[in-house]
Amino acid sequence: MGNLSEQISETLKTAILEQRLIPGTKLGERELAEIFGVSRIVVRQALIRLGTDGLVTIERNRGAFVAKPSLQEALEIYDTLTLLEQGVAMQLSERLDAAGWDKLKAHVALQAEAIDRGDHQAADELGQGFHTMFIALAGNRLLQDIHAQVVQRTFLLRSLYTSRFDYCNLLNEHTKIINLLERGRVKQAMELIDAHHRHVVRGYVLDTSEYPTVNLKDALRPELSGDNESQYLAATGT
Amino acid sequence: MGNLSEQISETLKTAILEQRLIPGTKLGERELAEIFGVSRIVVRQALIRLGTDGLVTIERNRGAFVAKPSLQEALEIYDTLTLLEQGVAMQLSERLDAAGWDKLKAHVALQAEAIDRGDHQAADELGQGFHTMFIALAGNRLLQDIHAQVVQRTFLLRSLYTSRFDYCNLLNEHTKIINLLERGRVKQAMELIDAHHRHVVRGYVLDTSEYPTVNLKDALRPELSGDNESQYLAATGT
DNA sequence: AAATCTATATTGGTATCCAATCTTGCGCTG
DNA sequence: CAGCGCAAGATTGGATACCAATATAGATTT
Repeated sequence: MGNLSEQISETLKTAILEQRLIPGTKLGERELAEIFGVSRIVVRQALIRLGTDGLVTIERNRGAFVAKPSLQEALEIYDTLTLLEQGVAMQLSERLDAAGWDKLKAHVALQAEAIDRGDHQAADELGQGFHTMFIALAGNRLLQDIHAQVVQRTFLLRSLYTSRFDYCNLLNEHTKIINLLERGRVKQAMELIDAHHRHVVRGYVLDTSEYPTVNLKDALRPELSGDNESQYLAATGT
Repeated sequence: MGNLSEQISETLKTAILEQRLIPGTKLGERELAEIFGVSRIVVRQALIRLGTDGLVTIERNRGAFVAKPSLQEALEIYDTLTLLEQGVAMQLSERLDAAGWDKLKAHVALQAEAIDRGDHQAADELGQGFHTMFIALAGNRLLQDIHAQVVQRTFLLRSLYTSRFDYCNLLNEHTKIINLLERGRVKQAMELIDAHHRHVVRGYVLDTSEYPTVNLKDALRPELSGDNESQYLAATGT
């Protein structure tokens, strides 16, 4: 049985990324401890982990809350994402072999299929996956981890701003980027990457409506039936 | 009295960055708890914080150790640093105003003075500071934080590989980068940034000698006001 | 000398307690 | 009736003591 506090931080992270826990939600130690059937200290350690990841903000003597990036921070997130992917684009245009390009093309093809099937969710995930794969091809683990962290924060924005994507358009841009890079037209590709992210940002419309305070136990139910069921049952028994 | 575990993680971080705690050093919970005069739990929380920062590696049931990056990881660190600074270089060449360029030039001048004085340490710190200021001028807090984290890891490398810098040369390169960017010669500047970091890496010579296991209390003595642990609280918090 | 077994130390975690601080709600005052 | 202040309750931050699991090291055996 591995690191309990890490397991719990992962569980919470998944819940946040899947938007079952929305920004601003209070993450009370005692409440989470009861829900997971562990001691408060393990929960606190998990929250500290999420805090350094930027998914949770911890206020002294007030507790932990799901992070709620400002519009300024949202722009910074996409600006950083652009910078990272532009940099990788430069590297790939010089170094990537045919197999690499094929891998990217195959991924785009998969997403195209999903769109044809009308599978909205799969198309979304594959769209995200494209960027991940793109970075991974650079072969720099540290860079990959950093990129993943920044991507995680974009999920916080999805709850704050209602997204209205045009998947076909985004997919088209992915294809264009590949083609431009493969032919060595780096500058155009980088501009397209920039435009691509701006496109995503424009897809976000500020949602002014107040979010209801979600019930933690309900939000975390999917996780608990999976790997923490004994603790969960014990918690409900009280 | 602020977050005790954060205070301690900062203290440890400083000690690591100043190479009083060298890579591979075991950071025993009980020992640190006694040294700082706190409970084991706060120490563990501090170690978790450093773990997510990459300055400490935690092995299950074995404990925490000052991180010891492999040569591969060392290359990745500098590769990432290059990518970040190249990206910022592109942004600055388009957006930075005269005041910004002046600020950079003034900083380089300061470093030149330090070199003239023969103040090795100040020159070193100012050299690092140049890169930090460079990133800060992009005005992206997230990017700045990410850069800072990567820079921190380079300090681990300094203990592992003996450095043999040529400060004048590095300083010269800083000046050149500024001039190139100000005149809009982005591509040349980016190549110079790449070369600059490779220059630093070449300055590192693998040091095969074994490091002695340092005594934790001795390594942390500068942070503590006296022999007794209880004085840590008096010295730091009010 | 090599391998195995045992003893001890360390980590991961729980339960309980306490101080400090934040929140809430009540009552008092103008 | 509105606004203020203060006390009660809740929550966090931390300490202490204790236990289980695991790793290290030392002792024993072959």
